Amino acid sequence: MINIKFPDGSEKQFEKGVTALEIAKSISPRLAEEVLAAEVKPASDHSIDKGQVVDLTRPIEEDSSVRLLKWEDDEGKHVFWHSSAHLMAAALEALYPGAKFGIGPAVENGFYYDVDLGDRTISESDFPKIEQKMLELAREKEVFQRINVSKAEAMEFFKEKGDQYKCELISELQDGTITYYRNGNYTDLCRGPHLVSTAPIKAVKLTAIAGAYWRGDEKRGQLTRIYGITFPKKSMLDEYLVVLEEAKKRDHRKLGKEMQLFTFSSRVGLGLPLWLPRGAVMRLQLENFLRRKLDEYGYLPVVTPHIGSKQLYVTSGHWAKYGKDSFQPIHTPEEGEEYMLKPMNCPHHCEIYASSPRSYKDLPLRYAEFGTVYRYEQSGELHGLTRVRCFTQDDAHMFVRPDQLMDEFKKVIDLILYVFKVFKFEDYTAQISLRDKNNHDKYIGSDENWEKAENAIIESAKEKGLKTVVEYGEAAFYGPKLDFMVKDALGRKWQLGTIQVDYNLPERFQLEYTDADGSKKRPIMIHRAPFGSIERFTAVLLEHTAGHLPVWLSPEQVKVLPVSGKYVDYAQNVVKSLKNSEIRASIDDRNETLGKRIREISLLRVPVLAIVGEKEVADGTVSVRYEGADKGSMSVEEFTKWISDLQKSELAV
RNA sequence: GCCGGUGUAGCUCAGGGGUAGAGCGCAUCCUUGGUAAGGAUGAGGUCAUGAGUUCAAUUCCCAUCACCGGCUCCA
Repeated sequence: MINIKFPDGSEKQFEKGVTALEIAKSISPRLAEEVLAAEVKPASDHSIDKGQVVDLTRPIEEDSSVRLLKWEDDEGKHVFWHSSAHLMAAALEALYPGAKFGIGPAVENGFYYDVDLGDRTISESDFPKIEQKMLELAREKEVFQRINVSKAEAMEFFKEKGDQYKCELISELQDGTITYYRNGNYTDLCRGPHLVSTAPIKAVKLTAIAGAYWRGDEKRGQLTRIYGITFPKKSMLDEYLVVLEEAKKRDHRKLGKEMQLFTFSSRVGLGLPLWLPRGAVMRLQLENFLRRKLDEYGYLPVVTPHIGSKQLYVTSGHWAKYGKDSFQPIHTPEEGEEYMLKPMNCPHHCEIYASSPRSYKDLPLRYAEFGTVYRYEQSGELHGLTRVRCFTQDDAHMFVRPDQLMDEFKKVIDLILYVFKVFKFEDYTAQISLRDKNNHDKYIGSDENWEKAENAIIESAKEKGLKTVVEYGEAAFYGPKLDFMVKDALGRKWQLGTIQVDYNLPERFQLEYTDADGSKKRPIMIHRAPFGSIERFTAVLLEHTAGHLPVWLSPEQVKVLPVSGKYVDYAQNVVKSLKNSEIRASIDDRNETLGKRIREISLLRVPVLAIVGEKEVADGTVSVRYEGADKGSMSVEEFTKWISDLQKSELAV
């Protein structure tokens, strides 16, 4: 007998070799129907790691903790979708004999499989028949069989099938650890785990088709990646599709158009946003919001040119790293000078530091600039305001002594967390981006300095109690980063705030300060941007709020609506009075019905409406509408105060 | 840059080998209105661009460009 411990702390005895499915059955038949996989952690394993997710039919041989995973558990969904990927592969193999398969994992929302169909092509119009085939195979309730094979055997099998992708994967595996999973006629190299059978897969939707490089390497061939999602109930698929539709309505590109914030023109150029008046007003509010904070945190404003000599970037190392992939240097008509569009502000700020001798007493020095930069992003990578070729960073660089580094870094974390709090970005990921130690060529600087920089970040994040994830290979070429990632409406992650520790640029620019003992020392540089860029921040903010910006940030805060032409004069006086109190207000006296004007103004997301008619003129009041609800009437003075209180409460954290 | 898709009025979209439609918007007029669409009339299109097939192309084929979804990239 073995002892099985459950998440609620209870324990139960079972025969050695019992399966998780049998355990579930012993608890309740309903549970046995719903359970998808199990997380098993042997009692002998004292590590803090989670248990291993295994097939429900895998025998459990020793005392263990067992967590039964259902659809509601992320791991349960994961297994469900991974099995669905195999189901799709089975359908593809049936429909397109000879298809070769790359990899087919579960992802955040569903799964994909990379497939090589040879000369055949596939398009969205083929989806229905593949979905049909998948459902047909699912109804066969084919069991997922786990089969241990030797490396030679596996190699032989896939060689015969002509599947060079699987062969490549097998060649990298260790003999004795290789397993197949087989559902129906389809056999796949796979570690598992999987569902017991295809039976629970009741609803299938293929969602997208895309090209994907084999193993993510652009020098190797491209496979066709087919994305799909499946559910244990048809109604769940319908709900999911509704959620997707809703998410599309929050797309910042659509909102930007509706709210008249920004536009693009192919005549101006790809990825070059044009900020419309309303967008520009909003943007200024964002900048002012940060400026107030910068003063509080002791930053000094600087302004630098949009171009810089090529030599500047040779010095910084950016030319060697990105030169050939960036906007190419501008040549002057005579004198053979070469200038680059500024792709980042740091070198300019380094030169400001270098402009005068520095004492240890001067540090930390914090230079801040809303710096507009230009980067040549690949055309296929441009995306609304989230990925553009011209954007403005809310940039700053701190030059600090080694003993100030940690403290300064933590202050920046505070600032970023403050910003996120004001904008209610609660669901963010703090990502520690470190270098990939196996790829030395990607980075500049000594190992010693990298160590120091990486440790500073890890330590500060820990002290601040941030929940972090570590990603190797995501560092900038000159130093490690702490990146704050926030999701857009469709769940795509975007890096917003970023803090970077840099020992390299101070060295390249030979920056110095004179220490207390008279010796020359090298400062450490911190790069930071709480928004990341105003463009990307705006995009993500729009998607989070569905365009319902806080009043303090709205391009237009109040629209005054005279009920009819008779009250226009009064309405104009109201506008004048609001403007005197620095409230962004205007009148809508168009010859349209009140209902229609309210509708259109609401679609523009103007947050506050002040309606004036006979009654208001008589009483000297306005009738206030906010967030679609009637707030009653107030005197103009009360209204002004009401708005300023509202803004204060929005900015309070 | 690569794979797939899309491109018709200012916007959202329907249509289809015989040179084009709706709703919204816009203009003019009527209506002077009380919390998310009042009514009438009218203007507006080289059907993305360029080549090709055809008696005839906006429609079919090809290329280019832009946009959309991914991939690679992201200082």
